[in-house]
Amino acid sequence: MPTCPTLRIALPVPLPQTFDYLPPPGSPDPGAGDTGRRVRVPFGNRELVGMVESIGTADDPATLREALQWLDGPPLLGGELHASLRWLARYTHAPLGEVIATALPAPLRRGDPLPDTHGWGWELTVAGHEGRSRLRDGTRPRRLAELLGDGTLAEEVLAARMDGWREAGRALLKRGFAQRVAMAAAIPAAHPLPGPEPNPQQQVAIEAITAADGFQPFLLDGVTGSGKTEVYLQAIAHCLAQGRQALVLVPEIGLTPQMLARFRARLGIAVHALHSGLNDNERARVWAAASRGEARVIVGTRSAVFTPLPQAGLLIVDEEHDGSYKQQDGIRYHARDFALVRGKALDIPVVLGSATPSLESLHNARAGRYTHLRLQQRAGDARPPAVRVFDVRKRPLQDGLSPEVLAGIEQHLRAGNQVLVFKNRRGYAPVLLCHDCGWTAPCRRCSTPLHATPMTVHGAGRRLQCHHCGARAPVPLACPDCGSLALQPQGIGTERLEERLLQLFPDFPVLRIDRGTTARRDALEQTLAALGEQPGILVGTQILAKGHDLPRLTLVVVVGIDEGLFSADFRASEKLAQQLIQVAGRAGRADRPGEVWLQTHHPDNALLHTLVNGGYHAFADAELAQREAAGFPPFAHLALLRAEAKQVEQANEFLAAVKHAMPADSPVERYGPMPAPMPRRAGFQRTQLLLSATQRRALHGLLDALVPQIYALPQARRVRWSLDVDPVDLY
DNA sequence: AGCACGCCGACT
DNA sequence: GTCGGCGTGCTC
Repeated sequence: MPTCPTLRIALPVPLPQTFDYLPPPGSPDPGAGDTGRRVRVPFGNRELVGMVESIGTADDPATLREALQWLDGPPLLGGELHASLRWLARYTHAPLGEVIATALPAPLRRGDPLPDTHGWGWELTVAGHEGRSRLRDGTRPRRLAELLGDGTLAEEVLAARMDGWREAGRALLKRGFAQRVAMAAAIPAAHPLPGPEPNPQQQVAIEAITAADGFQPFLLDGVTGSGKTEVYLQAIAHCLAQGRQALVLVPEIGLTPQMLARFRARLGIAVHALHSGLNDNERARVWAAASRGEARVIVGTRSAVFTPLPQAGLLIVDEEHDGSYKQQDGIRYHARDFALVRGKALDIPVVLGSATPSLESLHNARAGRYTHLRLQQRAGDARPPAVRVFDVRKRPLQDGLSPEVLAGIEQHLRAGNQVLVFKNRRGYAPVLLCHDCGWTAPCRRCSTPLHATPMTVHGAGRRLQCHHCGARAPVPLACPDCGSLALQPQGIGTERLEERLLQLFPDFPVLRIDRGTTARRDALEQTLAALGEQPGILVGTQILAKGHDLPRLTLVVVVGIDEGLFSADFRASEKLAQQLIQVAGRAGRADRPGEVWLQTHHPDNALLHTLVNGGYHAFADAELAQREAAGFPPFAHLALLRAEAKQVEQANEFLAAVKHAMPADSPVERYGPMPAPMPRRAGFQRTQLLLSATQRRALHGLLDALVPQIYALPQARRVRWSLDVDPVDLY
């Protein structure tokens, strides 16, 4: 029986399999060395770029099509990254071809060659060597020609040695005296600046990280201002001294020009940035430079976790608790978690840093899976701000602000200081709240004595629904606890905050800073610079939590914390606590103590009390206990199957069919189908099915069997569906 | 996802 | 008589 070798290829299509092709005509028989090479292949009646996964054999080659052409010489995806991406596809239960497509910069995805990363230099031509003495003395072309007399110089070097070299170069080029030539990228001589002397806790952390031999996860848990960045810098410097590459992940708002400048100055070498401001070609160049080992330090946001690191030495995830590390569409990966997987595969240390670590990471640290490093000393003399809790039950609120708080704002403004009104934006699924006593409707099925699962308002305000189990109930006419009629859905109308503050304080500037205005980073810088040190009000979200120095800020007012305490999203209180700690870190200085005021209908709430009096770690202990009691992550493992269709029935039928396909005796719990917290979007009806298991293996075992069946379901073609393993939001 | 094929409404 | 609606099926 004749067999012939085939290419097993992952293609960027939403199908859960690889595709077999015959090698391109005229190419030698494929071998194991061809995995990771891109090929162009015919697919249906179009052409796609695919990635060779392995070499197979076919008994009946006549049924296969031929690949069109090889796109790479040596494999584009080498060992570790390729293997880690296969792991990611298995873990997210997403098609490998789509995972690879999201990992590659767009030009490489399209089939472009790996871009050149060489630098450019200038040298004299033969005519130039002969003719340079004839150039007029003292002119720039003459000076440039003299500089080049000894040999080729990189453009970076020229820029450092001579003003106006580019114009002079153009003049020499015109006369045929000089030419521009490709040369190895100039690696500027390392002149690292010495850093400040680390304090004892920083020293312990630095020593622990630099002593790591192979894979070791660290949780660098340091209060605001404790100098985590200094620890990163010293660890990176050590990594560079070993001749290895370092990758640093930061949240989008953390990647500021100032931060890059600090890294460059301290490390004394090029620091390659990967962020949303780069175009596709720039991204591809950084990717290529990293894959050739030329880029030694790469700092980037979420997708930078896919950077190839042939000489990896260190991975750092700054602000590891930040929600922006989880991709919320397409391939729903978590960059922090994937960084750990890569660190393990690369056998290098991984540092997760935060002032407010995620409960997952704290849990792992406490279980001994991560080495827990604590930094508790603040730089200088900065004192933590004083925190006050304001009971706003039955108080007349003006767009959410109580008279006492408004008076406080005025007082701080008149004293010449700045005030930040912090609006927690989470939780748009409104929870019903009694303004007189603070009651919220709990789900009878899901609530435990320790943990109340709130129901959310649906059906144009007439119905309540639980987003954990799907239970429904009518909206009560009056509060069951106090009989009041002041029942209102929360979290609505806060948009008018800015308007109201402008009205109430016409003599002071009111600046609103949110996602829209921060998309352009310089706009934020300019806004803050324009305000300067004059008294005024900033209205904003967590954007202001980090990086910006606001010396005149003495009061932070937090509105809407009840949305965090009683949200249908089980992570809301964790996020709230993190935001409060981060934003509180903004208020006050050594010479000008800050205050943080919290408005709430629940002044006696246990979590709030714990956070205010015991700090973040006490809060985390209490919240972890509640998560354990309620069966939520990190004590349970979740997967959320979402569906959307023009008609709800179609989405529900699909999810019901999926549910039906699950074995009845599975230890995995299922909840739903139920409407998503935001049930309608752009004319589509959205519903979801939640899966939960105490053992990760059980969940993944179920998904391994279930996902292929989902693809085969006829109902699946009538809806848009997606699977989110480890969802951060249950919507 | 794309893209073709295929069978039913308002238009040059 | 056609252009075009999106349901269904397939992609090595």
